[in-house]
Amino acid sequence: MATLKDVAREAGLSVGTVSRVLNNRGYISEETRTSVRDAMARLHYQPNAMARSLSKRSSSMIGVIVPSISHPYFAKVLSCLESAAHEKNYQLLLFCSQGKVSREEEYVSVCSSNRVAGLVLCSGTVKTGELRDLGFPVVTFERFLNNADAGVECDNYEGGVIAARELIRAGSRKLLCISGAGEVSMPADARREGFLDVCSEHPEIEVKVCLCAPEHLDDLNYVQELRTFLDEMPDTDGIFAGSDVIGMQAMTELAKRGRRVPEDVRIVGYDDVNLARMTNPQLTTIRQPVPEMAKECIDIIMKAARNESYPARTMFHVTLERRGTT
Amino acid sequence: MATLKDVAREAGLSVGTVSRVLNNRGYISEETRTSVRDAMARLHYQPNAMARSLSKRSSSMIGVIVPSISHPYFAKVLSCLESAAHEKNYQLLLFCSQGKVSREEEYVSVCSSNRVAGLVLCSGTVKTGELRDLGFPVVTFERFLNNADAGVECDNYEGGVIAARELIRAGSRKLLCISGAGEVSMPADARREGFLDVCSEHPEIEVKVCLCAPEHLDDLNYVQELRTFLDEMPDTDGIFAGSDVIGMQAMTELAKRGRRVPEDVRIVGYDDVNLARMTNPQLTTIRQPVPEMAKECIDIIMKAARNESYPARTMFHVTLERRGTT
DNA sequence: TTAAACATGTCAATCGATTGACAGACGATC
DNA sequence: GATCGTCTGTCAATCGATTGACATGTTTAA
Repeated sequence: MATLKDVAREAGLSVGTVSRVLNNRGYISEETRTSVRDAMARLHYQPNAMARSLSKRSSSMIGVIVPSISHPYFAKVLSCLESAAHEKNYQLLLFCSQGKVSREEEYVSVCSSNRVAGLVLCSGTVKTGELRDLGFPVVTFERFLNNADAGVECDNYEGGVIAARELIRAGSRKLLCISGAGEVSMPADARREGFLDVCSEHPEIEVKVCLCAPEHLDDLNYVQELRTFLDEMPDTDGIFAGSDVIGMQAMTELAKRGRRVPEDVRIVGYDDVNLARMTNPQLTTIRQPVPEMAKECIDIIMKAARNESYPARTMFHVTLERRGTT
Repeated sequence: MATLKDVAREAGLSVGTVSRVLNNRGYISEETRTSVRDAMARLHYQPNAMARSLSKRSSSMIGVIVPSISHPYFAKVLSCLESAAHEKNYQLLLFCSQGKVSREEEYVSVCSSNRVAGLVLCSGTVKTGELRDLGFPVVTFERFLNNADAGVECDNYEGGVIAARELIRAGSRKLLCISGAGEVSMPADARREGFLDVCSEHPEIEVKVCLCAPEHLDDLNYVQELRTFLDEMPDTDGIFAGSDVIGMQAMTELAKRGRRVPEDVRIVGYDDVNLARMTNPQLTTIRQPVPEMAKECIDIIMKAARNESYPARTMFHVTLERRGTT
């Protein structure tokens, strides 16, 4: 592999000058600029990112920890983060915690070792040890932790409120509120709260809260639990699903029971993943502005890198995507 | 951030000794070993991976280029790769090419800059320039390129054969063979070939080949095209879908047309992603041993790192997952 | 004419860890 | 008493790029 020195020799210039071209510092004539570029091309020169990071004391990598990659919501988040990072010439270092705290801690260490520019944490309960003073900012995605540097969230309470209103508007009276796994703890809590608050304003509404065990991160199979829930309230006519994946499986299970959607039962999902448009009828769902959220995460990390101040907590609105199930 | 020097000072030892502990070289007494560990713990020492990579001339990162992250098949691949890499203490550097050759080339450069230990290429047509002599092995996933160092594949021809036999076994006579996007070019070609070869052995079988445009990588919406295909052969009674995503949308579209699955139409998907179990009925599909394939990729990269020889081409069998649609 | 802006070179330190050469010290063994 | 094997230390080079200080030119512009 060619080094800076080789390029300098090839171009008949000094390392200093070549470095100036590479980093756009000081005075450089257009002429030498091109001759440096030519030399780099001839030698297939690729600057050694390790050496650069070492001397700059920070890399162009951003760590991302998700609980699961196969879950369409996190796949979507990853996709948006990659796209936002790429625009700023940053790369993603990907980690999958499978919801295990020990893994999260390990991955935080690895990020620290690699001197990432920042860490986006899509996983993790409040437990994860001390997240400050790591030398890089930790931004939580869709959750807020006191021990992190910043949080980018959606108004989950609002999401619950919108979902409840939509189901009631569509004529549902016996509601099932199903909280999923994967979006463990806090986000789901706020959604449920918003949902229940609206319900309590309507005395005629009956609600039942169902919690899924957090073990479905990879196989995403909620069928067993959904059966139990539906058995417990067989005449439900409105379901608020914690994710589109759950919503979709609820549709399948309802079809098996001969209950029609949306005539007999209305459903509101969450996340608006691709999946939600593939069902028949298409799933009504609550959408988060994931691309904007991802961009915000990257922005925060870049601001921190430039030593600028950044918001400690950013909250986005969610919107209702009304489709065929309500 | 504490450095090796700091640890040495804290432990009252020399850098040489501390480095010996870290890298398990030479003679070290159990006593100093623990005192070094203690010192590291006290200082929250995290070895600088950049410095290490620089002097070792190789990092513990593995580049991965996929065309899309939201596509459940690639999400699954990523998930398995992450898991296999983690076992060996390697990290993934994630790139999403969106099927664009220019992006692929750019990403290969970035990997080269970062002196990755290897690159797993899940994306890319044969076009991608020269992939050898980059200083690290390039392993293609589910495709074979002459200009890469190794390929880990599935027997796609076999997949096509199995799918055809299954549809015929289930009583289908007018077949639709739909090749998807995302799994562009070669993999899909071989599948189709196997499928058609079996069909040509049965003179009573009618087949129609349909190609989807490769623009659905992110939204995964094949509905428009599926409608066209189904209009062209409205009485089809057997569909071989290029992916479960397509298979699932075909089910939805068939339901709208009042055609029952599997009574009127049989469907065989491909990939066996989580999705395939969420439909009603569950989708019969061709499964690839993705976890094993991912492990093999990582193995190859590790062998290359140790300068051992590795297989240039590894082929796995696919298996039929017979479920409700056949 | 003279001071500035422009353009490049030299040199050396630095980032943090790795590695090898070499030198002592201690204890055990023959 | 000589010879190993074990344990640690010192020292310096190296990986490849960055950066700053400083010198030396050449153009421009006032």
